[in-house]
Amino acid sequence: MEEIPQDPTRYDHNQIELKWHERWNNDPNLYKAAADSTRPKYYVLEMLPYPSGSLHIGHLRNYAIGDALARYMWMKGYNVLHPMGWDAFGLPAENAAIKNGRQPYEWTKANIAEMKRQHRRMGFSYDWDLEITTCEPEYYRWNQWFFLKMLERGLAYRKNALVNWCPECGTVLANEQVVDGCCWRHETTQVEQRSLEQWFLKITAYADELLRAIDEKLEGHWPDRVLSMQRNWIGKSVGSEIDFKLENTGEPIRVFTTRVDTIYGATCVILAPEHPLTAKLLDEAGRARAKQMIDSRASKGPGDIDKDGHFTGHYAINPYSGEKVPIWIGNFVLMGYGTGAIMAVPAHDERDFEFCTTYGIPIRPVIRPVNGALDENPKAALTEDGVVERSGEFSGLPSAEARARMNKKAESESFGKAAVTYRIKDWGISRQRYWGTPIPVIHCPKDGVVPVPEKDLPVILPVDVQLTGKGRSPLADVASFVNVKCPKCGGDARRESDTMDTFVDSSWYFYRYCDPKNSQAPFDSKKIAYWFPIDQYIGGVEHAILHLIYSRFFTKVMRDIGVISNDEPAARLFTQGMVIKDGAKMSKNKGNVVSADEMIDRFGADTGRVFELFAAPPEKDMDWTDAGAEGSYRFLSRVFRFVVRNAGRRPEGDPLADRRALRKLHQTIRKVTEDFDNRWHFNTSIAALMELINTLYEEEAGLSGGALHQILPSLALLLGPFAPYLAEELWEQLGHQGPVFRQPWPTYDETLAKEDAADIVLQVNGKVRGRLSVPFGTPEDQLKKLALADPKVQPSIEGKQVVKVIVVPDKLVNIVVK
RNA sequence: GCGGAUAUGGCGGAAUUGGCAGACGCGCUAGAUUCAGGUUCUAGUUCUCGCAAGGGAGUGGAGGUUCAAGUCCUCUUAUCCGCACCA
Repeated sequence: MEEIPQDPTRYDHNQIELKWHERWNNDPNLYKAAADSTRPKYYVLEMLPYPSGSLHIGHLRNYAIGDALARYMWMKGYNVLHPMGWDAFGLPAENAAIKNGRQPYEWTKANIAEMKRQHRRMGFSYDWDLEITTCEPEYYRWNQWFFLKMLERGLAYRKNALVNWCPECGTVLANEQVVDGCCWRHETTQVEQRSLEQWFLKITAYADELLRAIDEKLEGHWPDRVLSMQRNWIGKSVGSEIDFKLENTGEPIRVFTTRVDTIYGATCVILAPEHPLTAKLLDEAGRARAKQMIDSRASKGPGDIDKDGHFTGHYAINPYSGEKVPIWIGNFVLMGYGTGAIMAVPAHDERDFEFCTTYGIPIRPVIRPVNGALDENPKAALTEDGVVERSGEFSGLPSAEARARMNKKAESESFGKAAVTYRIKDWGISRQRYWGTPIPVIHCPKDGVVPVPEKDLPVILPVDVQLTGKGRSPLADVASFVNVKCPKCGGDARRESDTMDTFVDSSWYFYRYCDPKNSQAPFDSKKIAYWFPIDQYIGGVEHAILHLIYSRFFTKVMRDIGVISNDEPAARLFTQGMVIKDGAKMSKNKGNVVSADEMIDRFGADTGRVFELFAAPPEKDMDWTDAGAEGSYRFLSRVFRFVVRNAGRRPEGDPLADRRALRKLHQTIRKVTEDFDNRWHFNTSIAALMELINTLYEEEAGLSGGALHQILPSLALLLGPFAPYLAEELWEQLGHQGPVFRQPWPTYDETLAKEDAADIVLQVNGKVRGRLSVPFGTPEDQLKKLALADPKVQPSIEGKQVVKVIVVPDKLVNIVVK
């Protein structure tokens, strides 16, 4: 197509952006952090993407926020580290491979190339020399290395366990990947429970520290909702474990309770249907009932299960009272929490109350309110602490005191102890799939599980593998991979064919950015000591419990291994809101995706960035609308035209117009600076820039060359973090050299930013009746006099008694009348 | 049920410290520019009574504190998110 000559004052985003894109691309050192710098460091990081194929505008928000911050911090004089990489292992590659007959490696690399092109086209300020790709052996060998270190320390272990199985994925899922009983990737596919030999990482060993550090290190620096989700997920409860004894054999049945003070009110013991003891206690009919409970629980979503119970015909002895109570099984008792067995105290627990009422089990109150009597016939459970009654030697004690003494007794008589239970469970990392990090162990018939020696790392994932998507790892059928010699005895052995959960890859990737090409170690610890913790981590809230808890765990393990010295990966976390289009989150399924390319062609990268930052504060969801994006385009056009047509203006002008324009400029610098430093409300920063340009349009005719000489370069610099292409173009057109983001951030002058006169609001009984323009610092009694005499105020106070006059200097006078 | 958040014009949002509610943008209305459409520029745009000047109401709802409340307190409703029979 013939090139149409453009009006030189038209903002041609394509021409400007392609010109600078070209220049920036040819400068590989543009965004490089200084190796050893005297300047303070700043590590800004956006969560690394999964290379799904191509970027859409929903992805861009995360990067636009991080990029604005990185550029601002550069301008503020920091040594900035701003890297990007690819979370490249995972199921979609494998599924795409099966569907299209392409190898996952090839598919993934092609996607990365495409998305990287889009990233560069957006002009994000990454140092691509630090790029990491988790599916490359140079990266995943260190996954394997960390795994071996954990194995040495007993933090990685293998056990046969009931695990979550997604029939659609054909693999095991971590607890964190099960959402409402369904697979996180297949929202309508019920997760099944299967019993398999699996590798686990012992995150529970760090449960307490993970929880404590939330209060001690993260509170106030990470979003509340993320911390609250993590607290919930770790789910600490402090209580007691107590053995009831089976009536005939004396075999202990251990229960967990947070309310041992109510134990004299226990009227039965209830086992989870999966509890190992049920096989022994139940007859055939009972076992069928247990199985039925398990199955019906699996087929229903959470929360809507009716309580179901079955008497085993057996009894247990309460170790405190010596009382004999029936043993039931109940569908609401969870095998995975506590000990899988509870004592039911219907008088003081709502669930037990419901269960025992249904099955006619006695209800025995043993707690009275501190200032009340024991309710003999409770209509509902009294769940608050109170005073313990009818409890032998403990009667009359407050609940807390009773718990302490009861624990002591249990311990001294060896039938129980104080205990803490966590909801979080160890992290199951085995996946029966191909496209992931091979787990570096060998199964030897003689020596059992033998770790691959460190010198043999990496265990390379073979390419060109026949993929089936069936329920076992395709690697199991690759003879050259699985058939190995045992490192210990040299005999024939079999390599582990499961691969690691991809969340292992992303649990420590941000460390690797600091030293991505190191072939001797995961990284040089000295470099980590300089850069860590991450000063600002930015990503979606959907990672609140998966990635963000795993990576905290990894950091603590790495610290204990001795390779790093920080306790937490990120000093500050920011979770941006989603991009909404037509009322829904942008996704391929909904068909409301706007591709980054399409957006750039139409509006330009700068407009896209500005609009995503302007439409809502960054932590809130934002609506993408084309009309809104056009508004941002208009704003950038106005800036462009103003700068271009005023760049070479005459010296003379109207001093008053200059004064007004310069005042607005300094107010704008102050506003934008404060937004960056305090609260990141870039929507108001951009609104301030729009106000500035509106003022400049109003004053344009009167502005002197001298004033413009100050205003125009500042305007280009202020625009730098939000619209880097346009800023760079204007900077050059104004005759300046060097990248905008390497220039010092403009400073503001409070005197210049100050208004000429104070605008005093005059109120009568809190209602605005007039206003007054007076010099700043006008004394209170003067203001009072002026206000009372004001012609706008007069009618409202005439004939009334002035009770009081409130004066807020330089701001307001409120006259109270009767 | 527990935990976290949110509620302001036709729409997205602003009001950072209790002090002029509605900045900025979208949309809309009018006018100018343009052959026309688009673009651009100018003016207007919370609701309501009024020709106007001007008045009244107004930040999910109900109370309260205060000279003054979107902002603080109590209660309440709705929506969103997370967890959910966690003993």
